[in-house]
Amino acid sequence: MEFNFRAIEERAREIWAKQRVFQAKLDHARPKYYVLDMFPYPSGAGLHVGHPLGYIGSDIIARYKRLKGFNVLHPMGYDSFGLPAEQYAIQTGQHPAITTEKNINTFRGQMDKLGFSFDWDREVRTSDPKFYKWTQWIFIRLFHSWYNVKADRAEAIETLISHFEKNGTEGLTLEDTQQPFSADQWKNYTEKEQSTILLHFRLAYIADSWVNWCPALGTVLANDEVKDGVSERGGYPVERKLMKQWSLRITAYADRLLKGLEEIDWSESIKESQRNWIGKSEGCSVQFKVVKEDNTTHTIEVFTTRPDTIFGVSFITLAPEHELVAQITTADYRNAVSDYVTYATNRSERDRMADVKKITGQFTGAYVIHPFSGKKLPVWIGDYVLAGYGTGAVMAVPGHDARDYAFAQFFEKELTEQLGHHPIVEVISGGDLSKEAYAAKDGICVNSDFLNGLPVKEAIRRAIKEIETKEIGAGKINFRLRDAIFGRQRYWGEPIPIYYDEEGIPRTVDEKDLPVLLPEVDKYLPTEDGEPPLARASNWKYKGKYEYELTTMPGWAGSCWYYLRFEDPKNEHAFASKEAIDYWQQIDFYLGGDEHATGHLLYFRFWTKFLFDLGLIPFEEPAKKLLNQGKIQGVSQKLFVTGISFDYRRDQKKPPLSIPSKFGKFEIPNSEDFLDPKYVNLTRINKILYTPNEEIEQYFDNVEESNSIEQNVPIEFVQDNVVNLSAYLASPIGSDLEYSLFLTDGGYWFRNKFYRQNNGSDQVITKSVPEKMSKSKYNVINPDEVIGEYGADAFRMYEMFLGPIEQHKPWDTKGIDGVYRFLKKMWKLFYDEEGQWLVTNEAPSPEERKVLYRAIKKVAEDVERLSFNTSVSAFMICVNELTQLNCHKKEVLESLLIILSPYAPFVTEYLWEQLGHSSSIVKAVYPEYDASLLVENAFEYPVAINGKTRVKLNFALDLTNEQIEREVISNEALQKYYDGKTPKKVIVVKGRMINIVV
RNA sequence: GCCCUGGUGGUGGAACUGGUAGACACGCAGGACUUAAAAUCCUGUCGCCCGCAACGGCGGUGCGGGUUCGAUUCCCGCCUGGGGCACCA
Repeated sequence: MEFNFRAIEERAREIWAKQRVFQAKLDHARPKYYVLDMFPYPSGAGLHVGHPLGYIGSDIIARYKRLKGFNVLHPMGYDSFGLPAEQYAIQTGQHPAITTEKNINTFRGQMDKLGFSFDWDREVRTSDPKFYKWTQWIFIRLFHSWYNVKADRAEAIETLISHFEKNGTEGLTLEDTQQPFSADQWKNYTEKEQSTILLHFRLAYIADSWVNWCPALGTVLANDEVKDGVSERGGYPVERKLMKQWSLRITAYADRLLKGLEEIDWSESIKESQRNWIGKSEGCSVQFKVVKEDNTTHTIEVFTTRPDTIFGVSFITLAPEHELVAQITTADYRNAVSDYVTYATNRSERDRMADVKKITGQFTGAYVIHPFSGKKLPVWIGDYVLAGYGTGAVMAVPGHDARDYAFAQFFEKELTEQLGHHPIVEVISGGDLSKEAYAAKDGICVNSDFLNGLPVKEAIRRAIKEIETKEIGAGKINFRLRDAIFGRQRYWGEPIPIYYDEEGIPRTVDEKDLPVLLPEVDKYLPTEDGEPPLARASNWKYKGKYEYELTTMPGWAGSCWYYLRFEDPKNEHAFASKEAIDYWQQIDFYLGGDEHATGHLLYFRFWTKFLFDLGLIPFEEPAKKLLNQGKIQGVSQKLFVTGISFDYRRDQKKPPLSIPSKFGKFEIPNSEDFLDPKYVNLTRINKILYTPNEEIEQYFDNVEESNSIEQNVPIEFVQDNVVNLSAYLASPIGSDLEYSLFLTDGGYWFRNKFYRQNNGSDQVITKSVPEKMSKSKYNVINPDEVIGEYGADAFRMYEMFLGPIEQHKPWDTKGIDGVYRFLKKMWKLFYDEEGQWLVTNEAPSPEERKVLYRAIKKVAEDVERLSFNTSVSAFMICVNELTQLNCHKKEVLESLLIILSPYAPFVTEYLWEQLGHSSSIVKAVYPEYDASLLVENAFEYPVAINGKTRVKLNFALDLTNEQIEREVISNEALQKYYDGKTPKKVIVVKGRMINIVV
């Protein structure tokens, strides 16, 4: 038979289905191994070639571990709640559940083609009520829990209530915003008051949070949906607004999330990102008293990591949202301050951040007293200070903090006037303050009273001590991690299992009433008065009378715990049985993209720790080992577009555009004589697109008001960077460009006709740019086509062969022929050209064994260190050598099939059956090898003189270094390199190389 | 601005702990087979120089230094591509 991958794949699939080889069952006799991929969001575009990269990697691991005797759990599911389905529903009115179902079917079909060894009996979908029942159940547990700081774990809220009843807040760690009370006070509070207090402790709670509110869309927007203060879609104004939002108290776990990183085998870069995100900083709080003419007293509390620079403080900056702003602003500044606050609060955080160079601020008219020097310091507001971090106030030390430095320089004049001296003061020696702030934590204190002469570290300790003695602050640890907002004004998500009683107290739905099903609505939009879509549900009341919470959970809710559900996916009495959890435990190997570094990967660690605290699972970290696979990028084909023609239509007085180029002068049409009026009506030109040509580009960049942007041409209309213009213009996407000009070196195209200008080319050339593969960039490559042409085995091997799995790389099919040829070559070890079976039962020669053993060893080592690309090379070398040796021996080929089967499961399964096995190759055992056969007894040493390799000499490996040294020194061939001198030293590294120093 | 990554032939990449730089492929060139094409097989392929040839010389892993008998690998300082971000006091 000839190599026919279609028939092969079909047969292999039959075997797998019949023998149910991928089904995972509890088996205490075998060690377990849990391999998991981050499950996909089933988008409408289907799988592209970038998706499978990680899935192939995890599949190789799963199949390899099975061969090594592990009981492997390798499930797959869908993160099926999410925004795109909802957007689509809003546009078309179709229920998101329907589109989601459709998309899942597409995904499933594509994944099956690739031969993944998933146990599909365990599939989960986060949008399935049977699944989200338990997401809601865990939410309820979060609501009924608080974080006991002393015990350093979450506990049932009842333990807190009984503490309140006995001791009030005595002995508890309170946040700044919480007022202490006694046991008696607690007992006298109304139920409503008690419930409000408890919300300050619950791990799921409702509180005011700053959000980007878009009144026109009636919804809250994410940072990246806001551009320049308006919504990205529609361009409606967006304002910062305090809104009641459900949140999760992840900050309670900040320290444990940080410490837990030490015990997990994740890449350093991911751990580093999480550390930065959690952002533990040690410092202290300091209070500054506000001076005011009237008798009001206000204190501004700041948090600083650099109390050693306290004598360098020259002003205080408050966040625009800071609650004291209104109270301390003096009459003279009231208008200016309120204008500034309006301006600043309406910029999104993303805008504030993107725009670091733009310095803005406003003086409040108020002053504070420096607690040590007694000097008056002005109080400013500035949007470089964020309300949500620390206390929302900074003691500005321009000499030793870069942002304060920039601010002080910008407002130098006013600050100098207010202070009576220049705002930049040196208090740590070591830098040059005329150029930049000296922010290093290194140096000696100067101009600092009692800190003078102390090095930074000691000064920090001393300053905190003094601050505590004066009772104006205390040493404090701060985290930048913020609580996670958990409510969304959306439809397509898990309903939050909360209702409000007659008094408006939030209560959890009884567990027996779970799941709270997502109700039907007439439209998926917010209501006219800005309520979330769930408000549209008619007669949707708990127990027929109570109002439900109307927001839904965010897209990432289900992913916080889904890995546990895979262990026991059909359980109706618990999220998973104790037996299943005790056996499968946490994930041994987790694969996914590094874009989840600080979102999903942090939240799912948080939920795991919480479930551990409740005693529901016996481990604290969800995934022992993590691999971030890189993304396969698409290659976009870009033309540049300028809107200049629009200016021309409005302003005919501009001079003709002409670009000097190496092809002569290049004229851009703006007059009737350039454009043949018979064909071209100037006012109909809608776009000018041009080839990436430095001269043209530069020209447009220099033209005022012109904006040069990139336009992606769908890859199917481009070959070797040349656009097939007529096909492009005839397509639906290109039809918009009918009245566009396409500039080339030699002239321009208009309505598919070329008008020559110069001697250059008439080809429209694109620039190839690798970027994210996405439907909207017209650069998507669907795996189906590639699989259709080369088969799934070749596809799998090629994706692995492309390079290290964790690296990002552009997709390019150029090399796929290599692995395809390899598969055919391997096939030829089994069948000759005429399709005759070649395999014999002869015993292999030592040489043939050696070739095989080398491959067995190399491939196993490579899988263990996740170097899949190099094991593909090892297979190629092995097959090349066996071909050379003309080896068709069953013993060798059988082992070869086993080690190759994780990579190319179809063809190996097929040939395995042909070898006479009735049980699937998946059930085979990874072959052993005889290490003694691989031991060489001699080695050809490269001999270097002064580090430069000159000759190669063969020595037995059992010679001592001294023996080799003697041989080398007396060697004739080397004499000419000594240049008359005698060798000083000979370095012999056994089995590696020899170096002679002359 | 900050954080994380990467930079090796025409291309993807290899070199795992400081020890022969360029494995394995793609592409290209030449050849064999064929009426021809496809497929397959063989040879060559980092650059420059000398030469009949060499198992000859020189240079070479983004750039400049350093450590070392020896550096793609370690250290310092730059340049540059990609990705991310919540200006984190």
